[in-house]
Amino acid sequence: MPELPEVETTRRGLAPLVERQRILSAVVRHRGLRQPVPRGLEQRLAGARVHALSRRGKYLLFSCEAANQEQGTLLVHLGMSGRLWLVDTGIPPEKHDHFDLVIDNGRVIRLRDPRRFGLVLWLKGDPLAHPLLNRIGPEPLTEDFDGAVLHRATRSRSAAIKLVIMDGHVVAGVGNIYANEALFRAGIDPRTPAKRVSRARCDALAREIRAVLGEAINAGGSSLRDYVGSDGMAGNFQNNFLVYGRAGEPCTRCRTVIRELKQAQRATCYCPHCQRR
DNA sequence: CCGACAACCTGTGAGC
DNA sequence: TGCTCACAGGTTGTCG
Repeated sequence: MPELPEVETTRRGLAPLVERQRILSAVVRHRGLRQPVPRGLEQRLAGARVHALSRRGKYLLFSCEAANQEQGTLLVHLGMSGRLWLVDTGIPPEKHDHFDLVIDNGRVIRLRDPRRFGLVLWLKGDPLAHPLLNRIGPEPLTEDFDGAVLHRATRSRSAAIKLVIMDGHVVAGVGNIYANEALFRAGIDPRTPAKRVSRARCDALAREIRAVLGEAINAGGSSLRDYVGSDGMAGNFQNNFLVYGRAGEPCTRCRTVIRELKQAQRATCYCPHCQRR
């Protein structure tokens, strides 16, 4: 479900509801996520106060002070099918509702994740030092990321540029949809060996990655299948996709038929006329 | 260090 | 209608 814009939309929706709130309790119904939900997490969270809700790549970080004054972070990742949203207390959990945070303004933050590729962990101390976070690449929407950074990071990479921009160690949070979209907008063939993408084209690609992610956030994310944001409202950026899911349709720019191929078992959609090596 | 590939898991839709 | 198969927004680990 979620790439960076959907995670950021979730963060923006939940932050005003959870920041400075006390957690009354936490409920774990299924510990079998990408990593097991740690034993004792419920005790850690009961009575904790949430200072802030932030994001690193596609990870959500609830900075907490536990009831015993210990500083820690509730780390949540939504995987492929996860969704985190607010429900009223009393709404019964459904089949794939694996985790609840009961907050003291009378509502519940609920994680639903059918495929269970998501993650719920408790990190002590500095969360950014944790192995899951300390090697993530620059945030694409901050000044840490630009064409120069992308150019430098790709010089040793012979793999296809699409795979390299989807590598979270190169740049954080670019998933399959927005990789396809950014490459189309930058006019780059997704199969181009990354090291052969010129500096000028790295500038264009970095610019388009930032632009498409920003536009998607402004649209409230993309709603595929049943995805809706934390407020229950669907985002609508999926209506703005130019190549993703459009194989067989004419290119919006040149009317050439959009093609689809597989890269690393993931669908790549591109315009053979507008996108060149 | 790099790249290719499998693995984790469930739901859905297409095709027969 | 019901079955089987391919595929879906992500990330990590292993192996060569």
